[in-house]
Amino acid sequence: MTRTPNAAELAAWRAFLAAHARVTETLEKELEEAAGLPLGWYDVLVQLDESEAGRLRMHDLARAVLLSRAGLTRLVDRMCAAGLVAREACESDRRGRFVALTAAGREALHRAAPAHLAGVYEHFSAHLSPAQAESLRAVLERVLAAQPLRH
Amino acid sequence: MTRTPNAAELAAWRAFLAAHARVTETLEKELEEAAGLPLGWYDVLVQLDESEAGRLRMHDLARAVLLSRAGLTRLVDRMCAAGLVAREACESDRRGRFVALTAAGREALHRAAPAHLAGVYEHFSAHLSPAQAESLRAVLERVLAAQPLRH
DNA sequence: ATACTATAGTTGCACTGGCAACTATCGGAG
DNA sequence: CTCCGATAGTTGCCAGTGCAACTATAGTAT
Repeated sequence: MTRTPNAAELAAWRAFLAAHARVTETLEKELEEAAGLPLGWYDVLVQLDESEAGRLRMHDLARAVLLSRAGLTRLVDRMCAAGLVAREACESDRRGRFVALTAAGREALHRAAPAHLAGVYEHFSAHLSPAQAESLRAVLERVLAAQPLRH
Repeated sequence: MTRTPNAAELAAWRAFLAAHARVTETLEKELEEAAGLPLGWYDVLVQLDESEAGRLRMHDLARAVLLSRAGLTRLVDRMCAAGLVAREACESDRRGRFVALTAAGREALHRAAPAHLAGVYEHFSAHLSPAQAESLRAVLERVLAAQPLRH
């Protein structure tokens, strides 16, 4: 028989949900206002910028940005149209496509990043002591690692 | 000049985003499968069940479930159609409407709750020591309290 | 080589959610 | 009492997302 959360655990869970909703909402609006960039676009730019060659396969990118592959296809469509990324053929596997950062994409990221990171600090990190940040990371990575794999 | 997150703080933030996405995704699917109930519906049922009279004004309910009032109108439409809640007139303020739990709604909640709470335990609480749960709650409530008020 | 199964990515469709505009009502100022 | 700004809720419209179905290609067994 599995346990259910006790009062303290349930309160933590609810705070987790509420904090996530509010903080992402705030950051989304700030980023939109400061750089005209939705949070999902920023996330894609970051993932590409951090990758080896500045490009990733759709499948890997979808995993990284927590979006279904269908959703990512549309997101990349929009970002291609905006000139921030470009699709490239994959020679070694002709089913695949790369999504690559363009110069404009890299520039948009570098323009948006300082304000966004300042927002992450102000609305999130500022409320954590160094020990709490480390504890939070450890706990949440444990939670994450325990999730059932998708597909 | 505002700070930006250091490496540990950024890792905590990313773990926060990823853990939220994965855990809610898992719980959503489990609840849907076990009770045919989207997470948003469950949340509405819980809020109403915990309220004084088993009913709330749209405005208050919208705040509680982290949804815009427009979004809530549609959600309540669907739940009314399903018979889980009913709209009631508000005598003291004729602009307002109450949303009230029906018998079917209360029953759906009580049928869904055990499995859902077990899921919250399994996918979230189980990975927290009592001290960590308490620390997490405190930190996240502090983060939450610091958010700019909406409207 | 052939066939069979698995995987990468895209598309049709339906659903959900937000914004802005709208109606109805409230509450205070003159 | 009347007007006027504020508030509650709904609706039109549109953007974003997932699921399932589809096409194309890869990998594997015979």
